[in-house]
Amino acid sequence: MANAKLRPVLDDRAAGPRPALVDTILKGDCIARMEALPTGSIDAVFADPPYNLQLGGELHRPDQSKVDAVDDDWDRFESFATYDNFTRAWLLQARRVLKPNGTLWVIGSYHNIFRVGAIMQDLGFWLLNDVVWRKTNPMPNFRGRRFQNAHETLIWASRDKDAKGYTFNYDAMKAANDDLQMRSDWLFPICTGGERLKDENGDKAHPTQKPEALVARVLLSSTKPGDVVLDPFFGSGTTGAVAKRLGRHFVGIERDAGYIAAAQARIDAVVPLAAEALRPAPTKRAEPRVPFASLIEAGLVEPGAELTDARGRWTAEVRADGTIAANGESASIHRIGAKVQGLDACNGWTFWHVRSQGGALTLIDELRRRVREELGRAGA
Amino acid sequence: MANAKLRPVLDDRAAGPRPALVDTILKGDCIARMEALPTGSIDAVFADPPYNLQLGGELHRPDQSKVDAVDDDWDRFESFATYDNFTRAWLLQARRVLKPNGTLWVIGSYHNIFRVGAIMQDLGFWLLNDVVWRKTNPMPNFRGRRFQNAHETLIWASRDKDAKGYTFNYDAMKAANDDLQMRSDWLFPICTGGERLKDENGDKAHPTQKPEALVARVLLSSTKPGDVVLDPFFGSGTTGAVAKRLGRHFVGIERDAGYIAAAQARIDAVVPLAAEALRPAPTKRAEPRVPFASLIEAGLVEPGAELTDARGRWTAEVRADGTIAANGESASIHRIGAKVQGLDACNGWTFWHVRSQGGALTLIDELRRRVREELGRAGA
DNA sequence: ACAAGTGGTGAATCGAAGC
DNA sequence: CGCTTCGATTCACCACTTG
Repeated sequence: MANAKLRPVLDDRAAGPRPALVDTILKGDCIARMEALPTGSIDAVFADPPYNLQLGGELHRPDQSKVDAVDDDWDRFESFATYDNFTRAWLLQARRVLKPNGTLWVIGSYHNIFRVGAIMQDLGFWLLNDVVWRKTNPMPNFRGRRFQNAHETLIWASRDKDAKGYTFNYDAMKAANDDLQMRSDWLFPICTGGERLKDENGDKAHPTQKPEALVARVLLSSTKPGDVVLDPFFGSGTTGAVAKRLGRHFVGIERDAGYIAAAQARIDAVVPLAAEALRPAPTKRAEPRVPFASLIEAGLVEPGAELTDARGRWTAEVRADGTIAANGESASIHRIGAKVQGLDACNGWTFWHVRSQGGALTLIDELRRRVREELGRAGA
Repeated sequence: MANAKLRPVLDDRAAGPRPALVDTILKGDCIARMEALPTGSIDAVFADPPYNLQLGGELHRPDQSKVDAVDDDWDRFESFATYDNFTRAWLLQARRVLKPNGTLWVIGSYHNIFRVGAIMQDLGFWLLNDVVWRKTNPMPNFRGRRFQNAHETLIWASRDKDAKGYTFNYDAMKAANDDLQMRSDWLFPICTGGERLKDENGDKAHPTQKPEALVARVLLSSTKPGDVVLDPFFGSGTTGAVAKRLGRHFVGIERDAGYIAAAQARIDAVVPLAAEALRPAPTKRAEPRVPFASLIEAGLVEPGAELTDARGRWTAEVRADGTIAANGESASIHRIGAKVQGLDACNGWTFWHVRSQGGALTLIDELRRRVREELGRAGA
């Protein structure tokens, strides 16, 4: 079974409850199925709910070919109130099954996303970002009566306002964006070509299949290897395929047996990436704490030595106990750094330097790096 | 007075009621002031309401400088319910004062836009597009806890679901976008430098001044010269300044006397563009309808002549009454074009050609263009 | 005069660990 | 739980000063 095959590459350190059936597709109504999942068992939810498109008649291109619109039963609701009730119900369950530090993503268009976002706020979700998926190749507006609808909107939210421990792989996102912070507008092509699932007639197997690149960025940004991702509107199984490839677990819920079969076959064919390729790059935040005193103990800084900022505007004296002194006061490298500059706070590691024999300045953060290197060798 | 100075360049053909005081700033609460405007008197509303930011403590940059956040009284609401009531009230008045074919624009961020959009739908507005303002130079996320918030969202809506006669200058937008349809994602810098209004201390006069380029695209896309644009949250008066420059009328509503004074001075300094520069490029849709019979009357097509498609696969014969005949049937150029191809519809103008003496094919749309040229000269 | 460097700032819902 | 301490964190653009 797929689960067993996945296990070796996964990092299953997560504590707490977990759904009994992980890496499987549950058949049935998404609300009923979620009700059967344990409370607080899910790390992240990715949801691509019905858009409630409210389409009128048929639409034709200028060459008179008919646009194959989304007119499936699952996208038809009687009224906004009906859609709202449905939305509230599934969001409520999604929130219940999320871990306290879990996050939820929803994707939608202007037809439904405003209702979804408002209900999320009403239920207590705390919005972290709205993200715009800009399409490189959107469908034109054939009638020329509006702007070309060239984007969709994703909302990313934590379970609670005060949840601070949610996963956000800031450094990975920044590195992936040429060392600039990842922005809230993402550019991807729509799902076409070989990636698009086809049925036995060669027609598209699912009307709203999302590109894997989009879902991959979602999972890479806000989940860790081994996390469990729930998709209550599984459809063609993009979330499952991407999760498997990226070493995450998934739980899919889908009503339609045809979609389930297509998704399962698709996921079975996915080869997970090697654990090595998935290991998150070490971040500064995750590195072990090194007290300034360790630098003295390691002989990298002498008690009595003078520390100075980069431009030599301020100095302080190193004391044997790991504090430093300036203007008759002694405290941590951070407190004194803040004090001399007249600021509330200061990162002493990236402020103070020691002067070597040659007169060159060395940042004490560089000395800390050497201590950490030593510790790494000792630990290994 | 500014109004009188504007008159000559404006195209004041609009019928129906109109606010008594056009091109002025009304002081007071936006809901009370809107209640005093006549029903159905406004062509377009541009609204930049409070975002309800719900900021907590202070935020500092990595260099420890303090971020000057929007903490004004007007952006503080007790709860989502309070904000919703306020939103519903001003949107209701905005809808009442709009003409039946008027449209409304609202700009917001993820803090408020979902609530605004949902309430708009509840009140009967019909969403035409959501538009994303992508900022070239957004503020970074200083703590690295989220994606850089690099965009804001605009919603464009008609007053009613069935309003088909709203203004959308499709061809102007397309021409402005290198002859590609204007998309729903727009890229503009935030308002800085010389455009940003400063107070007597050199500080920003208003915390949320919008760039004129953004508002200009809004007005150029969805209003005509001479239209009346209402801005119920006038602030620094960007809407007024852009409206005056583009030959549109404005009605501004603002509570704060300081903002009013700054806005009025700003608008007084605006020089309107010449009427010539504002005349919309002729659109295909607006061009006079020319019946196929006119081509016969003009001598450009002879009765009995043969029409053919570009590849000579189908032919039809021109009849004196302006119909054409094929397969024993006679009807319009469009109906017969559809019939021979087995389609539901066909644009006969861009399908049928006549063969000239030399044997070259000429599209009958080209002949129609010549007739229109004649008509233009005759009318001038 | 031009280049380089310094300082400031924009609608912001912007910790975590240890005691 | 609260309180204290540690120390991680920014992009584009403009205005102004310095060399």
